[in-house]
Amino acid sequence: MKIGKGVEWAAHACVLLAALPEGRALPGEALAAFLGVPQPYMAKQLQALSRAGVVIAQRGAAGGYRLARPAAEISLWDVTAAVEGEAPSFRCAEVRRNGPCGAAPAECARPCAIAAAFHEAESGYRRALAAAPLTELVANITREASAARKQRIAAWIEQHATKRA
Amino acid sequence: MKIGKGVEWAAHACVLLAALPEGRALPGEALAAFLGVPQPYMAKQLQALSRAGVVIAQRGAAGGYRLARPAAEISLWDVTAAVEGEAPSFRCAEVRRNGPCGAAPAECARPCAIAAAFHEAESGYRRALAAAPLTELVANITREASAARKQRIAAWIEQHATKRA
DNA sequence: CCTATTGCGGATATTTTATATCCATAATAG
DNA sequence: CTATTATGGATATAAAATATCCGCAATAGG
Repeated sequence: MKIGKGVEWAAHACVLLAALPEGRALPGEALAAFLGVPQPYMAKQLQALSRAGVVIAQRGAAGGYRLARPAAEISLWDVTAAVEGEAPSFRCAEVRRNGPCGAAPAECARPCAIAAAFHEAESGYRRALAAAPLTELVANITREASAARKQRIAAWIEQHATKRA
Repeated sequence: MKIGKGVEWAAHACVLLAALPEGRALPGEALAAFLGVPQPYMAKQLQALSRAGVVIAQRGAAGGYRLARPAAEISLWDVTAAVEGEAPSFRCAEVRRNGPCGAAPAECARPCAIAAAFHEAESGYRRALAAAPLTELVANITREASAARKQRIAAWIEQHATKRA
């Protein structure tokens, strides 16, 4: 069971966007440069976030990305679902129907007990991620950062964030 | 985030082994035939279960696989860990150190807040799987099965299970 | 001891998914 | 009108999952 890098990047991108002052946006290129990740691939993740309604993309000069709603209302699950999709990680192949003693369709009305156990575990996983809003991440990250770094970040944002009309 | 088929197969295999009478074992070939899955690949999963100490493999004539301990003491997490390994699904690439505003090593003493949130969610996922013993799965599956199917399975086991010395 | 059976480990092939890039197009500010 | 910026599709490359094969080791039973 693996989670793609895109999720990590998207999460860091959203944390950065959460630190943007009101009325500003960040172009994808600047965002990728800030995180030190490949720009074209990062762009794909940003598109996914945009399609899922997590961020708002503004085209054209002085465009860029900003959060679609307050950071308190965006969770790690929102970001994960946007990038990786909402399909369950356990895909039941209905093994119980196979082989010489396979179950008849009538015996398969309910989901397979094995699949049910995995799905229940996963729904807990999702609830845990849904309970982690961007604000909490920002707070934790801010607490660890040195004053010097916070100042550098603020300066970088001031320099790269666009002002929208 | 995806879980391989091997986990599903291994889980079904363990449920079947849990139904074996005392002192009997099932050859890998029979097991794969029962589940209707490719034998050589199933063999790999059984090897993984064996190495992890979930099942005991007996070589040679009249050999085969049996559970290494009572079904009540084997959980879905044991099976999953055996097949997929115990590595966390979220692999932190330490993105926070990248780019023009990257964090200094001193600021990275604690794990990144994003990675921490994923790891916490995953540990809940594991606890949920660890709370699902084979006995529970067997009970749920038995409840759904028709009397006819249960009888066919018992007959099949009687015919294919080896008796060890 | 001999033979048939059965699991083990390594090597390898095949398919699918993740990762990464590029380009033509559309939208927008100034 | 021009420079900028996101979008969607197509495509290339790398990595992982899926699947198979084979020679070896272990074991039961004759």
